[in-house]
Amino acid sequence: MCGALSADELLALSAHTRLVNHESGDELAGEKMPAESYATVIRGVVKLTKTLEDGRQQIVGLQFAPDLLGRLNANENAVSVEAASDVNLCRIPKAALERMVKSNPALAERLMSQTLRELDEARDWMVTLGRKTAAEKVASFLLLIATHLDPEAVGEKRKFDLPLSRADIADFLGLTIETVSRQMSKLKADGVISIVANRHIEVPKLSKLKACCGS
Amino acid sequence: MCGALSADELLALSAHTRLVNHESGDELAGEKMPAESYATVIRGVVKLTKTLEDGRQQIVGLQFAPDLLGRLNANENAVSVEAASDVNLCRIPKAALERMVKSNPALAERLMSQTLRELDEARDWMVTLGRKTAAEKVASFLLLIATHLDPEAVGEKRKFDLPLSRADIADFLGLTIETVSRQMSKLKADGVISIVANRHIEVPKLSKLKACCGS
DNA sequence: CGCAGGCTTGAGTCCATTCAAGTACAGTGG
DNA sequence: CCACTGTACTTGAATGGACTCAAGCCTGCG
Repeated sequence: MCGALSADELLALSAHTRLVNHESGDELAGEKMPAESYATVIRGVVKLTKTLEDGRQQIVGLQFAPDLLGRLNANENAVSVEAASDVNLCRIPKAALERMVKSNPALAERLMSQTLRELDEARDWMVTLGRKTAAEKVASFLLLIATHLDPEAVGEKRKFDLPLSRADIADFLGLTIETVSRQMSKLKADGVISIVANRHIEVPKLSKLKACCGS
Repeated sequence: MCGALSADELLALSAHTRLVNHESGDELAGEKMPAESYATVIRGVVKLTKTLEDGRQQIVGLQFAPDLLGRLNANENAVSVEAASDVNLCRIPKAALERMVKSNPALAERLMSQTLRELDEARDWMVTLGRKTAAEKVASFLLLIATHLDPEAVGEKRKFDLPLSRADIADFLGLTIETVSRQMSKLKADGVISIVANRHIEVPKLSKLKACCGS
């Protein structure tokens, strides 16, 4: 985001911001709670969730660095915001950011394009939630993480640590934790991935994983 | 959208726009096709769909009047756009709208808030797709239509015509057409709705329908 | 060592799907 | 007016994939 600011603006902004750390599981903002400030993700993964009355939960978005957290001009959160891993955030007071957006069209445009990207991701995910099988869902999730955590990687091989627990993956995919576990085991048995440790995954051939995604 | 424009701007705009009609089923723009123009919905319902290689389809958005169709500054459609009912559109050339957005911050802000609303709707729908039962999905869909088609209605009673076929409803909910039909029959048997004609639905008590939505 | 939390595996159940008829209705042509 | 046709929708029976419930397995930690 800061790429859209001049040196002067960056200086002015830095007077208001504050670096904060949170550990995995910390609730950063609650559903239907007042929105007090914005924040950019510096390191780690933040999950956006929605919960039904009876406790069923769905992750509706994941935010990686350098995404901005917080909905522009809203007074209330539509989602609950929670640290999925240990995270570093850079908090920005609500008024300060909104003032800057008003006076800086380039910044406004940058936020618009982040919002459009989030909308695209949400719609891609709707296809996964509505129309894919459990096996395809899990493969799609692994592919998403593989491409997000190391977008620059070349070749067919990938190694990464999952930033989410099995329970979070299940909430993301609209599955149960048991089904996620079974499908991971099946991908391993089929030679598509190796599970080095619970969280550490290796993908020998990315195209093979892609072939399991159904699209 | 036009509410953000001055009289002069409206006049300048009207030189470029063209009213067009399409009937139900017409494809307005294809997935991965170049985006040539924007359009606002004047009447009717437009569906945004995504399709997997093997033909499985998911509706990822519905647009009612007065939504703007077309993604700002994109050269390619991420979704396929199709008339779900007979529709009237007001087409605006790509360059003309983009020029106006640049020079009119109020218009840019209006588009930003439509995009944020679409994002909210997409996220609400992800919960429905991922975590609700078939019965809750169908009830949620009926509630969505009831509130969208007549947002001003007061009291507990609602009557409306479904703008979507059973097949479209199934694609929207991530279900099969048979399951949609069965759940509609069940809602009817439970006295939550009456099916006056295939498409014409009456809801005697909106709160009773809400209670079937799971949230 | 014992314990707790996260994860995996197994067995049985249930809900949505698949496959297959059957119904309702609008449009068409005799 | 009535048969004929096609489309949209409904209903039934059987199947299967994901869920539920229940154990069991690792691994880190006190």
